[in-house]
Amino acid sequence: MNDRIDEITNNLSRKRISESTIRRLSLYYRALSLLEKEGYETVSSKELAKREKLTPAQVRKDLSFFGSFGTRGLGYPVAELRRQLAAILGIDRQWQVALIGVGNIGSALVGYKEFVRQGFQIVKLFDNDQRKIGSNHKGIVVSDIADLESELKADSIEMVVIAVPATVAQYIVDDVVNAGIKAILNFAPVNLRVPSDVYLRNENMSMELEYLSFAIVNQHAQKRVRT
Amino acid sequence: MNDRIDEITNNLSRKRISESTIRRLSLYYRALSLLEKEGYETVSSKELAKREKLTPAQVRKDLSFFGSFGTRGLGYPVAELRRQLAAILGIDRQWQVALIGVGNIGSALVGYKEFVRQGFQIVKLFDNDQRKIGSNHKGIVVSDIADLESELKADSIEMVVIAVPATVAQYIVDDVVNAGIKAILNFAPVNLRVPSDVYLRNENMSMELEYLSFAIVNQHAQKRVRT
DNA sequence: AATTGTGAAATTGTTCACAGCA
DNA sequence: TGCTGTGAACAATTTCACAATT
Repeated sequence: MNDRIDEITNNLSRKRISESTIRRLSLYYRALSLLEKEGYETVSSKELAKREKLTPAQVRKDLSFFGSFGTRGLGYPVAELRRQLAAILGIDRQWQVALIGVGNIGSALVGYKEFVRQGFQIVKLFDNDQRKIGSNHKGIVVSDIADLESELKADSIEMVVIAVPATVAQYIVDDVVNAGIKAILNFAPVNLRVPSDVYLRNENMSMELEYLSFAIVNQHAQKRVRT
Repeated sequence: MNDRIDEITNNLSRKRISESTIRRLSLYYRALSLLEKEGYETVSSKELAKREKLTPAQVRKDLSFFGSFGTRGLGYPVAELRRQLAAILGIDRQWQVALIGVGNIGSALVGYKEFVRQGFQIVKLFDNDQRKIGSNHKGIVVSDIADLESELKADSIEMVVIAVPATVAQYIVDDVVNAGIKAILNFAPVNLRVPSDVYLRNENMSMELEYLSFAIVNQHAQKRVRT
């Protein structure tokens, strides 16, 4: 068992895993969860590829960065590979997440089941609106954003989701960084500055609509699915 | 003026524009909107790059696929380039969008100002829940999903956002396709099948959290911002 | 002097094709 | 026989570097 972990660690340090590979890992994980529910014991790279509109070679190459999970002639063991991918992605555990900005998008995310299913638990809410502070959203009392630093430190929060207006997002993210948070998911449509040891991802929902709009207007064969 | 359009059309048909280029176009557009508000008349590829964490060469190369918008020695005219990009992205007009699934995520999107700002107007809502049908969300009455086909055709809807549970998303998308819709943004965490003449984009919010989780667990220098 | 526009070079990512194994 | 794992070939994307232009 430890050999497997060592092997993965070795592969990771030797090779540079691309962003696209990691994103596809999420897709494999999703497909495997479904396959497991459907009762499959093994799955071939071909079938896995078909399920997420990728190529078999791509699937095998991606997985090979992390180890040899399959059996030649047979395919990959569904349940086992799902577990391995969960470990690689770090979702074989619970993550305590704080959400800042209980507006339109923010409130939707509080009740988002998919987050919970993947181990991301929103356990803390912040807002600067006096009418919202103290109110209860799905069992969580909204805290004052003024107490951000102390409260983030008190509960051992490791990830923060930012859902505040673009105009104030940079101030918020500065505070979040000062509180020692190293992983941030930003929904504000603005490019945020963070120190290089902080992981920042952006979720830009209008971007996808703009892509569709471009595709229609230019009648371009830009039909590749980005998930 | 028509020369410019012809030039763009020519470039588009000659060269294959990559998905990443189109996504960056959205970023340039965003940065230019801000620059315009800040009162800048011109901007260099260097400054534009800095604002979206890209390289100057990347900016120039991307823009060059669509035409020569800049002046050597001077840079790009902010307002003019913003307008050009809007035209290229197809957001120099209003898009009538229908949203299916008025749940958690769905309701949040109805009031999402950023969509409106980019010209995407949600004008129709659908749900299958009898308690929701007929109710009013931000001025829009929720229609019965059973009437999807006829209602989508009646109002000239061109884009559809799907925010229904993963388990039913494929049935919904089949109906949407039957109604003649060619552009779909899907929030359900499932890979949907659509005919090859339909543009489908997926918004997968847990994927970004999984990426953060991977980054933390593997202490990988995967800090590149994806917006 | 500054900055674009763009071929060419470098790098990164994907697919091929086949040896190796159950 | 069927299917993985992977180096090598290929393709796409990014960066370089410099001539052209204001």
